[in-house]
Amino acid sequence: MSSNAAQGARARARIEVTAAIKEEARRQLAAEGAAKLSLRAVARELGMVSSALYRYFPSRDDLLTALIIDAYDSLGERAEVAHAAVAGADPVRRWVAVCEAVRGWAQAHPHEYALIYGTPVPGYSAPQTTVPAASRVGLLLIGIVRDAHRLQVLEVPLLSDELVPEAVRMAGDFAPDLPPGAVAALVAAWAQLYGLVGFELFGQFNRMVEEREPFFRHAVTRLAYGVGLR
Amino acid sequence: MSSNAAQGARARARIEVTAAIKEEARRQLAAEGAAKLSLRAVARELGMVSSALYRYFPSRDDLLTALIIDAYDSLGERAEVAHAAVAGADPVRRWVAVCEAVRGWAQAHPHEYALIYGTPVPGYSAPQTTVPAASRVGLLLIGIVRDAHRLQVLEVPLLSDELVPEAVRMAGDFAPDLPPGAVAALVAAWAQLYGLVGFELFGQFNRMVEEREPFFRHAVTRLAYGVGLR
DNA sequence: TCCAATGCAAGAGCAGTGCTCTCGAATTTT
DNA sequence: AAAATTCGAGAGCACTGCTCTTGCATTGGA
Repeated sequence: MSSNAAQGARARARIEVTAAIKEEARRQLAAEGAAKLSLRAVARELGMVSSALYRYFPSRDDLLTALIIDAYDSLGERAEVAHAAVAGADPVRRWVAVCEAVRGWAQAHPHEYALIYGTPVPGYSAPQTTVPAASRVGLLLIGIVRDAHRLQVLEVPLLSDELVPEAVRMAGDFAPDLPPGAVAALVAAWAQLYGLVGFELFGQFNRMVEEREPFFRHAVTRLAYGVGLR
Repeated sequence: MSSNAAQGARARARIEVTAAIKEEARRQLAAEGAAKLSLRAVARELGMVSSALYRYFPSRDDLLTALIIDAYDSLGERAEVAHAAVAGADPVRRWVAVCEAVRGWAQAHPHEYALIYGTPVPGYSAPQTTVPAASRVGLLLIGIVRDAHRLQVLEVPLLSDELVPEAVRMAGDFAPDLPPGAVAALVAAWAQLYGLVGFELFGQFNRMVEEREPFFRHAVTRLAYGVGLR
């Protein structure tokens, strides 16, 4: 208990080692993908023995969980920064900016994107811990629609009869101030955005779409129209 | 070269063993997912030694490729059947039927769906062999739009200026008889459909969307409107 | 200040993986 | 009938995640 934060050198060492493990793991993840992320290889690269690593992460899945949360945060932050940069613009422009940020991040971190929006790790279900980080992009999109609604420039999408009760429930759950039609459209658009990003990233657009940026911009602009933004 | 098909008992045996391997592999795939599909476990279950399996599939990835093609075909056939069942209906109804078939198949075969539309196997790029099987659903959707266009009931979607050249190119590539705006919208809708299906399947809709069928039907109906169907 | 409790790295070991190679035996082909 | 091929079996290599034990270093309390 000499001077500053965190009791002792041991605690500090633990934090540093934990960070170093995540860093090296992220490097391997970016290089080879989640499937080939090996605890032993991480340990080897760090000059420690594999069993020592289990003092920091009780299993491979726990390491992955840590990386997943970091990935969500990294994506969320990038989207927030991009959104802030066009804060004054009209809703459609802001919507497109957020979507392009998501796509840009995915292109820059394909394996991390695959980790959070690709096939879930088998037998692994994301712990509740990931929820806040995972929600950041969604909250951004909700905010854009909310602003448009407040400014009375939202063209509330129509709702089919059979969906009314569910849309009302969804709106009540996480955006009580928005019209149910807009909330339902928003959730659908949210999923569709990741369909566009994922298809491009996973090669489904190969030999099909050449000019990716204009295509993506066009598609997400129409997505914005679909939720009632103008 | 005695009487019937396939020269000799050896060739016949090869076909049967190959089929048995795929069958058992598909069982394990359905039970545990692609990541846990083990050649040794397949061989063990079949009462053969693991090295023998390499006479039939030179690597694990080759086995996966075979399963991928089968999965595409299984999905494509289900979509085609569903489409044929509503052949006389209006374009939107036919579109929705195909989309619901895709979703239904995905629900019934989650791991196979993940195999073809989830994270690609690292270091693995789908061989050209998979293309025909993979195109079946897409061809179905193109056909619906084409019929609407022939009947003059297609409301051709608008195209942003910057996308015109690319849309023209895409149309020229695989649907020269359709207006570029419709083709661009179609490709986007195609990706968005899989975004909806994937999000539900991979748990992204958990604690968010409860009434999945109406929600999905509503979303894909709006997708149909988006490509100009009425 | 000394001492017991705890944290942690190292090593051996287990059960599993994909894949390769060699060796006989069975089956085709010549 | 002889030669060529196909194939199953077994051993083995290099790797994986994970567990358990051992001994040393740090820590916090008496």
